[in-house]
Amino acid sequence: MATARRQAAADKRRTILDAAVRVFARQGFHSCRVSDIADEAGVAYGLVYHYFDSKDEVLDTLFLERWNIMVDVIRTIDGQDLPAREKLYSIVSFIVDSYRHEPDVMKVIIVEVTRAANSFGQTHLRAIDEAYGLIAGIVSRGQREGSFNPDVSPLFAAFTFYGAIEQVLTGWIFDMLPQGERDLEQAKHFIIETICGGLDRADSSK
Amino acid sequence: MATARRQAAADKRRTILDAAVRVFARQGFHSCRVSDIADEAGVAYGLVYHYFDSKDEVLDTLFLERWNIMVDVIRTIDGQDLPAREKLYSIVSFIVDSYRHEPDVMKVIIVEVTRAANSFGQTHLRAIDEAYGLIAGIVSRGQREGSFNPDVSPLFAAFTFYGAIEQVLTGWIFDMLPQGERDLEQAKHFIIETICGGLDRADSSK
DNA sequence: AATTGGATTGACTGGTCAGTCAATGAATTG
DNA sequence: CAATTCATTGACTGACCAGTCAATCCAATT
Repeated sequence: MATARRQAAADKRRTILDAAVRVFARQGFHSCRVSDIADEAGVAYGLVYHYFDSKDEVLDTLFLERWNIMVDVIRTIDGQDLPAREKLYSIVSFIVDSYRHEPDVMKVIIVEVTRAANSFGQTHLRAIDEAYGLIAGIVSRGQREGSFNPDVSPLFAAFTFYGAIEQVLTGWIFDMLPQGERDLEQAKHFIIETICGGLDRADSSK
Repeated sequence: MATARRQAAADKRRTILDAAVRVFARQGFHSCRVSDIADEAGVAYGLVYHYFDSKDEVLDTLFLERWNIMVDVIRTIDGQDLPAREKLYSIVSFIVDSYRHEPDVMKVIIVEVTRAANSFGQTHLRAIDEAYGLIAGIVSRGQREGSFNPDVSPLFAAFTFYGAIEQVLTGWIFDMLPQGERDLEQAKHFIIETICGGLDRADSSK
């Protein structure tokens, strides 16, 4: 079999995807040309169309690749025998670490897909909804176990929780929030402390 | 003076802006043509350019018009003598009601500007940041008064809070969350209960 | 009723870019 | 060492659309 060639081909595809991440992160999906991706990848224009049917498909691929990883992680966390609060912490932690290690990928996913629910989000609404469903499930189970407030709708809580995370990432992406090593680590706790512990600290509590 | 004419002119400008809201909400800013706006407004193509320098300026105008109102409202709420938690409730309430009364406007602002921090958001980062600053101030004061947990960074809390709101609106905009009258009203409480009260309801608390 | 100046019209232009395609290159096979 | 297959190239095209502009309209003014 043409193993060596197959390998080389797979590498090129990867090269193009990686270049696309950088270009999308730098210029945004809409205001970059396909030729920018090709140039960044050091590859001829036409080759992008050899591996992908369209510019959109490049972004779709990048998104799904990543989103599926995240959904799997959430599923795994959900399967563990942990208090609901710790499950949520693990999720925040995973997402923040993803940003730490690959900020460009996260930027593209959030800015160009997740938050662009108009264009691409629409296509991926089902995938996005899946993640919300899983988180809602965690909240719901936390309520049944008695560790979470049963008066809050689990689905709304899931939106609140994920929205909080996404907004903090957005704050980092656009340099509105400090993002030193320490800030990233603390942010995990701030988010969980806010969502789970709550901001209130009036007399009655601990 | 040419009062009647001035008035007519102002009306036309308004007509165009209102039409633009509908078109942007329906098709999205990027995938609509200027002619779509003109058609929707029942006006000739060129007239759009009589009142606005560019397609971008139409969106900028819509955004600023609305965002400034919101910032003013937040400022007013902040000026009142209320517990921090109630200030936050008033803010959620105002935003949810804005969505209730003018969903298209909110959709455009959130989807096309606020969450599109790449393109338009960039232009309006300062305006957006202002709102975060005000909310952070409310949290900060709540901490100094002892009603809020002092261990959470006010700015991060502001992002968490606003992110939660925006995500819930996004959920409504894309039909991922139920949006009956009752749901809108409850959502205000869910958000505040989550952010201020916290999800935790383990033994120790009330 | 002539004049003025802003409102209004819509055909047209110029630039941009996604996607096509025919040609070329290079590894594999028989 | 053909023949085959698929990777790779980049010039080209066709569609699209923001923004321009010369012409027309019309209320107000003189």
